[in-house]
Amino acid sequence: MDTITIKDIARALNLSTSTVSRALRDSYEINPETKRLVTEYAERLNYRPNPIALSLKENRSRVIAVIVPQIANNFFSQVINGIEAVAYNRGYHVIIFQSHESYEREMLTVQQAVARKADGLLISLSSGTLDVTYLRELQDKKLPIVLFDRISAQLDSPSVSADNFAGAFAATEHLISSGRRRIAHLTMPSHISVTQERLAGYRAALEHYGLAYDENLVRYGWFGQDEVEPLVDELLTYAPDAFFAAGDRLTLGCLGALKKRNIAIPDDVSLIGFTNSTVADLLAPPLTTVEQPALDIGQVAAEQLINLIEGKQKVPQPNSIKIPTQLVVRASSM
Amino acid sequence: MDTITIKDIARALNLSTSTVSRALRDSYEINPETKRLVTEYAERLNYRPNPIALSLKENRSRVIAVIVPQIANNFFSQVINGIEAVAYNRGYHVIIFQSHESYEREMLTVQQAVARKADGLLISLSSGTLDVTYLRELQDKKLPIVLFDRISAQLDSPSVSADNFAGAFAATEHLISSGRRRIAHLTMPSHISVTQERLAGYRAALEHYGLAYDENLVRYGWFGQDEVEPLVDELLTYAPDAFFAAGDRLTLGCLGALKKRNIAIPDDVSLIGFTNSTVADLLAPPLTTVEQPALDIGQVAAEQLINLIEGKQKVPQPNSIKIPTQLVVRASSM
DNA sequence: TTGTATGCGTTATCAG
DNA sequence: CTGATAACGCATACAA
Repeated sequence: MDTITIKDIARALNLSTSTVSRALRDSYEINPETKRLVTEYAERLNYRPNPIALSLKENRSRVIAVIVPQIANNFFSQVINGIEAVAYNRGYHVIIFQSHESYEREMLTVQQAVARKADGLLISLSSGTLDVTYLRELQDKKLPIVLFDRISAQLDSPSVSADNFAGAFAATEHLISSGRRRIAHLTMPSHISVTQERLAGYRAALEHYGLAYDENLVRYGWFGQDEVEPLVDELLTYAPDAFFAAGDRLTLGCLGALKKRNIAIPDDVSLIGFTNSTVADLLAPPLTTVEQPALDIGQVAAEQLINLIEGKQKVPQPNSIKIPTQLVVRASSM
Repeated sequence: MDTITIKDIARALNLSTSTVSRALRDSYEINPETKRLVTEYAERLNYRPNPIALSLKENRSRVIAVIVPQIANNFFSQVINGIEAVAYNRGYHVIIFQSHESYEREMLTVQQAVARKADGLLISLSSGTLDVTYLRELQDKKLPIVLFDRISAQLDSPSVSADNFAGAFAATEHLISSGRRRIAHLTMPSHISVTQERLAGYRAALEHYGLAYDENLVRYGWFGQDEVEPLVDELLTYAPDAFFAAGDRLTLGCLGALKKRNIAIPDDVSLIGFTNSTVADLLAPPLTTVEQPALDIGQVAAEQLINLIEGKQKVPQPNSIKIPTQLVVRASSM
């Protein structure tokens, strides 16, 4: 892997490396003729500056690191697409890492990103992350960080997420207005921001319509594979007339569990889920869903981060941005 | 972003940078006491060698670049998980890029990866890539490259993919043995290796069972969103009694189109699909699928690449590795 | 307008 | 056993 360097060009053209550098860099005082010579030669040899050397010198890389709990997930992969779209045409490269829902791997990964001089971090916290002091420390060292989706109040950084409260409120309201009274809530680990916001929306809707909040109707799942079925069974003992699942996998898992038990939807119970699954239309029965604005979240988060990096945060920015969700009611699903 | 360097340690301990480097590097002649001093201090300050500087010096990075057409895809995201698992415990970091099915972006991305001194490339070709000479050139410069899934005979490199021929043969055979005779084949762009292999398996099965191959029953889709429905309509004019969809999105798209048209499965037509969707069990009607061994493909590909990188290819390796697929027949789907 | 020298963080080589 | 120096590729302050 021999690469052509500025030095090769200098030698070939009987110039100094600095002159070549200047010619390429379009720097101020340079003989137009020399410049032409150099650029042409560089072009011909397909010269590319070595980003590693540049990073070492300038202590930056024009790279944004994205850390997500997992890639094999409709929501996160769409967020990444949003991030890439923005980063790409603002001149940044995006490097993607997975934390695999582990605090340790998240930290290691972030360290890697920092060591490789990523200009900024875009993070959705792993479910194993209870403590973000390691991020705060990086922040104190002036590393730009923007949280998205799974955010944390412990960290004073810009954050971008769906309006989970409103989405959950709307979903719950929709169930109530179709006559449901005992609405089970199947959600994620309780310490995750998303969980709390959706639970709050659920509770607010219940309260608003004068329904009692019943702890027995709430279950917290993890991110394991077959975690959902037992939870559904537990919930069923409390005779719910509806399920509200606060996550993509939970929604599909719940649907599967109900099917397996021959519980008819929507005749026996209603089901509504937070999801980003493009297959919702193909499911049977059709599911009413709260669609997460994945692409927007990615785009907005990337913009926030790049503004931070480029020091454009003089225009005061809202610290916490909520992107609206959308309730999609599919025929005969209620 | 001030990072602690070897120089800082040297200064604090009144040593030279070389001594510190040796102490940390566990290099040969070094006073045990000095070494202890240095390592302890380094530990305390949480010193991390700067990988950028190392890359510049050593002209390598312990980084593997993975280029996939898209991340938002069950198959590819699972492959990535397989790659990560192997790379991780062989001491490599994985950086993920998307080509977005574009030849230009694929080239740019590869250039980036090379410029950043990735030690090797793991590529699944974009659908826009008809010409791989740019990869061959890199290969000639001794850059280790392994292709996976979407491979190319134009490139003499190790490749890892599913046994698409066998999988397609089995699927077709299964349809035939359940009495189907007019099997439509919905597949991907014709120049993609996967397409050709699956088509060959389909044809071989037809031939083996004495059925004629009918061009009218074959349609090539692209990767656009709503490309499938018109193709299904075209196929329907030829009165097929079964559909064999050679891809994840095609399978779901085909299912959706048939549902929309109130064509009953399996009463009117059978449907069988190549897919990696974990939702297949939730679909209605249940789908028979050819499951792609995504995780295995990733693991094997990563192993191949790392062996190449580390020069262990002295043990002659099979140049083209095929991982078996699995036909999963779900109840009442045929 | 161009060339020389220096430094980014690290390690290898050579000298002490 | 340890220190000084050079080199990786590039940009820039300074000298010419």
